[in-house]
Amino acid sequence: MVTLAEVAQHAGVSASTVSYVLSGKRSISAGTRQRVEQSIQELGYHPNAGARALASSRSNIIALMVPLRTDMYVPVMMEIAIAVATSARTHGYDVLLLTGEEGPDAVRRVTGSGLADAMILMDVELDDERLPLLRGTDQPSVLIGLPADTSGLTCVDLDFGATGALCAEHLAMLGHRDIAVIGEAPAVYERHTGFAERTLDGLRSRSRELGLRVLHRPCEGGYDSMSLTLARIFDERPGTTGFVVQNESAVEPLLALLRQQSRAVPEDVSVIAICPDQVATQASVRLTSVAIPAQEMGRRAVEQLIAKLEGHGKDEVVLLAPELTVRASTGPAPATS
Amino acid sequence: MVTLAEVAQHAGVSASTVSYVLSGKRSISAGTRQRVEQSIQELGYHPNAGARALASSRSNIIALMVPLRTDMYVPVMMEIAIAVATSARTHGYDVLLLTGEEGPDAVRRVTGSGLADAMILMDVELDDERLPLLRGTDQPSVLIGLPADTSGLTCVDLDFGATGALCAEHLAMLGHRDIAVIGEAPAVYERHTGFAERTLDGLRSRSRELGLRVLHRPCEGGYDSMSLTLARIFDERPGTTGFVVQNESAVEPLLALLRQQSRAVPEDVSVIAICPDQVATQASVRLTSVAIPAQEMGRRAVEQLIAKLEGHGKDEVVLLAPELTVRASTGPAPATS
DNA sequence: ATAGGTTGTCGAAGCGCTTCGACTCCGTCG
DNA sequence: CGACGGAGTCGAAGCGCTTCGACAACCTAT
Repeated sequence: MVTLAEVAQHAGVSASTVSYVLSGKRSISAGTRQRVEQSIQELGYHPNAGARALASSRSNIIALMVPLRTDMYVPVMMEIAIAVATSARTHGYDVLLLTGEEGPDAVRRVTGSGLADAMILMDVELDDERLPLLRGTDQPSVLIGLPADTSGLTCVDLDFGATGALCAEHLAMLGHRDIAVIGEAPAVYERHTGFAERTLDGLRSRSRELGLRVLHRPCEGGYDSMSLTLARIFDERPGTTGFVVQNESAVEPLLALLRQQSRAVPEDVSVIAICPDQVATQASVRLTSVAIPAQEMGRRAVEQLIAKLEGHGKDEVVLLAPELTVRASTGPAPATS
Repeated sequence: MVTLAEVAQHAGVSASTVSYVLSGKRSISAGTRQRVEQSIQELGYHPNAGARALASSRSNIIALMVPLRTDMYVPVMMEIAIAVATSARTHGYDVLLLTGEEGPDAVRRVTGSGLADAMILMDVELDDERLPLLRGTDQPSVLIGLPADTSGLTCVDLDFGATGALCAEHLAMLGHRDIAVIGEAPAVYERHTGFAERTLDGLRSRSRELGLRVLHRPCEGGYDSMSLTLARIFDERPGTTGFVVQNESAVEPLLALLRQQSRAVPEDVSVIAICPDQVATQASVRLTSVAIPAQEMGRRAVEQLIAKLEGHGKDEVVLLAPELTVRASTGPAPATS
């Protein structure tokens, strides 16, 4: 293993000079810089991470806490994780992957040991038990998701309230009067992850303004569950012509069941999905959808974090504006019989 | 920040004693140990990761390199990643998330800087450019996936050859004669990730023995692509009654198209999927499938790695035996007309 | 010409931990 | 009863890096 000292010797300068060449924290003459860089190349020098962390008390590592559950939004999580890792690298940081399993202890461990300089938390619950810890430490952190009380925290998330409203507007504009929301699994609501409720709230209040009637039904996803849910919806509101689906694993079942019941999409019923674009475009009907901008969320979270690490960067809530893309699954409401 | 020295002072012992209590590398009297542990508790001490890494030249971090592509097998990747993180923790290691983006440079960076003690690579190509580097370093590594030349490497993977054979056997046993393989996207074959070829080889050679006729068609996934592929298959081999699908995003389209063409599953055609159990059980027909044991793969990879880090642990290829679960999508071949 | 700045470089002091050798204290064995 | 060895503890020497103050050399302004 090549050390700083060896590079220094090889270049005929002192160790501190090499360090300053690397960090750029003091001015170095062009000649010296070149000689040092040459030596670094020739010797294949890589600074030792541990030593660096010890001396500078900065690890250049960001911790990312992902939920342990692999039952929900998996592609979205993955995409966020990868976006986080990728953009962290462009800022010179590496990413440490923590699973939710350890819970608050992980936060303690990481902040206490200086393993990471900052952290990003995903899958935040409305009243997350990790929040007090975050507030109590001076280690910067960013949440992806929105807890009930955001004071003193920085959060990045899709504006799910606006998303719900957007769906309502689109369906209202097309003349639909009775719409149904196929929600996430009941467990998601019980866990109070928030985003599902926020979507619903936004959708409901905009619907009220627009005169839409809304029926909300959580749904586990999968065919059997969807079948049951759909039956109950048409039972209660036979005139339902618009669907908003916020559960990836219910999308395809819904389309199949509608087909089976000879309800044409979009002639008889319209469907809007809240899902990643990839899902919307790969479905059996190209779906009108509000995209979940996973990449952007990851990137923004990192940017916020870096800003905090660099000193400028305030606690703020960044809500990404939803965008509705019209594809082939929504159309004018059928003429009322 | 609490340091070792402060703990030592608080407990009335020397710093080295505290260190030995923590590491257990020398015997400590019960009384002293207790006093030290008490002090650690009271002061809320967490050893500094950087200092520890510097002094011991071990970071207790495992690097995990995931592919950058988010287009394929995402849930599987995620599940593996989480399994890796979780089991690494049980062995006292944390996981550093690297994306494939940096390529071989990431390997150099990590091994050179001592950021991680070992690494796990996913999505290994047959002739991966990172392999020479791995062979040339003494840092332990494990691959998830199988390159062409495994000499000097440790690999963990599902035995895709046996998987293919298993599919052939099951369909042959049910009396099918003409089967089609819906493969991964052409890009996967071009990239030579290997697993797709291995499946096909295993399936073909067993089919030869059993007298099955096999037609293989890569498929992008999605409805349009699947529709085209299916049409061509029935065109060329109208008597096809068995399908083996190795492309998650082709499963649902295939089922929908078969339904649309009034070919009943499993009465007219049988379908076997090679996919995670979750996909198999959530599909519109409960699918007979060979599971991709993501969790197990992650766990085994970590175990191999830990073994190497602890000194015992040889280069070996661990192939997990495939298991076929019969569900509702396969049945006896229809009587020949 | 002299005081005052710049600019570029160096030496040395740590950062918090691990680990090696040394030392003390006892119990044990010949 | 003295030599011996194990158990338990300590001191000190680093691990490889950053960073601070010092200093020489040079360049302006007065």
